Amino acid sequence: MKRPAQSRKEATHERIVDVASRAIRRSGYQGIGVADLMKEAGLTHGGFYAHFESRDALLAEVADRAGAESVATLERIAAGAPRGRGLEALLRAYLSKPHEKAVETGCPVAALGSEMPRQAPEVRRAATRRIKELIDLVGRQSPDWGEPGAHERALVTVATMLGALVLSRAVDDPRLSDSLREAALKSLSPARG
Amino acid sequence: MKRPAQSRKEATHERIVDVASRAIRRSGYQGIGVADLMKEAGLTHGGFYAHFESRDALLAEVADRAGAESVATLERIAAGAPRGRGLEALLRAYLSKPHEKAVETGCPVAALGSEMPRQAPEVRRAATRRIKELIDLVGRQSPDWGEPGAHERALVTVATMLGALVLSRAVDDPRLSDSLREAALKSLSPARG
DNA sequence: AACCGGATATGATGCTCGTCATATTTGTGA
DNA sequence: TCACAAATATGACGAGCATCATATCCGGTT
Repeated sequence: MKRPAQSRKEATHERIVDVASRAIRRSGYQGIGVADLMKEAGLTHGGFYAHFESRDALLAEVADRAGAESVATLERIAAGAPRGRGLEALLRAYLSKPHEKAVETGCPVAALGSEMPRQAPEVRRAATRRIKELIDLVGRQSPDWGEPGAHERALVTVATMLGALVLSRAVDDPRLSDSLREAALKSLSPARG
Repeated sequence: MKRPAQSRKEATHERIVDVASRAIRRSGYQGIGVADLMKEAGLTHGGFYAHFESRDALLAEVADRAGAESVATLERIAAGAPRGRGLEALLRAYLSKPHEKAVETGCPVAALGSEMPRQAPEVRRAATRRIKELIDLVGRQSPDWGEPGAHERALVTVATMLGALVLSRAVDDPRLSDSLREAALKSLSPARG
């Protein structure tokens, strides 16, 4: 049997990606090195290249993994809400103070968005795919999904969510952070677009 | 006279900050080193600490300078528009394709926003001040500025502008980039909020 | 119980980083 | 024209970086 060997290596591989997906949201794409990443995974730096072709290859996996997890979390939140209130629940979670604080487990676009244009093509490709999934998820929460204008509205909703979260984390004035999140939440909530 | 000496050093100081404010928007806060920065300014790396106490001190000056210039540019654009159409002109510029492409001379919050939470307190302080000026500038373009709700609307407008620009730069699909900018522009334009 | 091969560790390479002490150049007033 | 002081350059420090060649370990098969 080859399985046990493969699954052991696979498990370590997963663990590295998992640890990295948090560490990189916390410290930025360039903010943590291979050695520290491996140490956080309980390994030493040398074995890294048995798992990844390069550092960029890891970053691409991280972008994909973090994006997928973020979309899945929001999907679960929307699906768990009463009928017709999926968007409201999603927004309430995305624009919450806990999400503002939880950079390393939260939306990777908010944590890394302005670093994306500088990343390797493989990283941007993975991130773009997940961003499209997010736009789709938001769009599907509206009853008129598919009708003209609904896609545009989803784009704007995602832009506002993201912008408010990025700003609320950027500024060093907690009062302003709260105002930004709350204003965006109120403005986007389905009472009136 | 001490003036000529002082003004020579001051001029070099300014040149370093100026070069850095572009280079850092292009490469990120951690994406360029002191030596390369000095080389771009036509100097060698050693003299850096005659001008700045530390690298972070430069970053704080950069955040302040870039933010001030960006606000001033938008202010000029709004002031140059026909009466009552300042916001429209401002948005059209901010959400234009040229601005999407011009990372290193454009809005520093869009270029560096998600890196802000990790910066030194002095950097965040400078950035926050400029962000507040931007919110104020946007708010002042509305006739009901000062009335209840106007400030909240300005917050949401800035969040949407920023989010749309960050996203349009992040994704590697030019079609999606265009859609994001155009959808945000349409949604924010004063025909209907 | 001994061994084999996949998984991880050790250690080293050449490079770049921020910082600083010291030398050299440069512009300016006498 | 000379000399002084301010401005900039040289060169070095220790640390950290990505990457890789080699050595060691350990689980599973015979």
